[in-house]
Amino acid sequence: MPELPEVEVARLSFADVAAGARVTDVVLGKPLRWPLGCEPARLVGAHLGVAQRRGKYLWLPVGPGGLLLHLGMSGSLRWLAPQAPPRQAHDHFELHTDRGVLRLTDPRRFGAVVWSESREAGMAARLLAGLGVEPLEPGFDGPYLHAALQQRRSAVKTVLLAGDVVVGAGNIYACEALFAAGIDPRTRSDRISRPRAARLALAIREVLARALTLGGSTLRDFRDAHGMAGAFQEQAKVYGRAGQACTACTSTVRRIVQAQRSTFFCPTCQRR
DNA sequence: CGGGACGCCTGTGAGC
DNA sequence: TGCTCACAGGCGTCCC
Repeated sequence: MPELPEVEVARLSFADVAAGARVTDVVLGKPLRWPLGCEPARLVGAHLGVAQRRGKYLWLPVGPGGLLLHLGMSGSLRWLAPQAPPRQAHDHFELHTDRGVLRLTDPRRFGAVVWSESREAGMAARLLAGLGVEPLEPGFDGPYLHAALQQRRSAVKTVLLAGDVVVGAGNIYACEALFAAGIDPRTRSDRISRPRAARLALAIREVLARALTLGGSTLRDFRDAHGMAGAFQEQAKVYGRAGQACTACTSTVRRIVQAQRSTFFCPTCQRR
């Protein structure tokens, strides 16, 4: 589910209230993608820092180390009052504090919560290594994207999804950004010209930024930490619209499969 | 080494 | 109504 906007929306909705809180208990449900990596009791008594985001990961400082969180395909985070409603079937991680409860709900359990000594060491460092640049930060621009795309030969959509050039754009926003830039998702990465790369970089930034202001996309179950749904999905131009009319021309939006993932695009508005 | 397929797990909606 | 199948917002790992 969650791509960069959803993860950032989640972060913003609990980071301030959680910072400084003292951990009183840790409650685990079914196993997530990886084991926690430490005794839950080790976290009790530690104070939380300000949650940070890197790509689709969140780093939550806890005492001397921290937790690296990922929402996978179906995860969502809620910040609940100290007297939280009882844990339900899909609630697999809870950090109880003196100020409230951070709860991860994740039906598919592709998500993760992993203890690490620091962001720069252990499991966190391993998982964060190799991530591409942050699309909403200054280092991401046309020249950077063009140079990076020149190094790759697979389809541009696949390169965007891989996350080692630029992080944060998952299936929805990769499709939407390519539509906004007028680029056929099957175009070989190294055949994207300089101006088109510049347009694509801008499109990625704009699509992600707009999704952020709309609170992300809620396709099925995404909610922010206060339980609010996002609204971006109502603005999607191609994602999930196969067989429907393009919003910009008379063509029909197509669905194809690239690297085991659905790709949606307009065969007229998007060119190789 | 780049690139693609696999598998992790559960839920939902479509079609029969 | 109930079953089966396709598909779902991600990504580390394995194999070619």
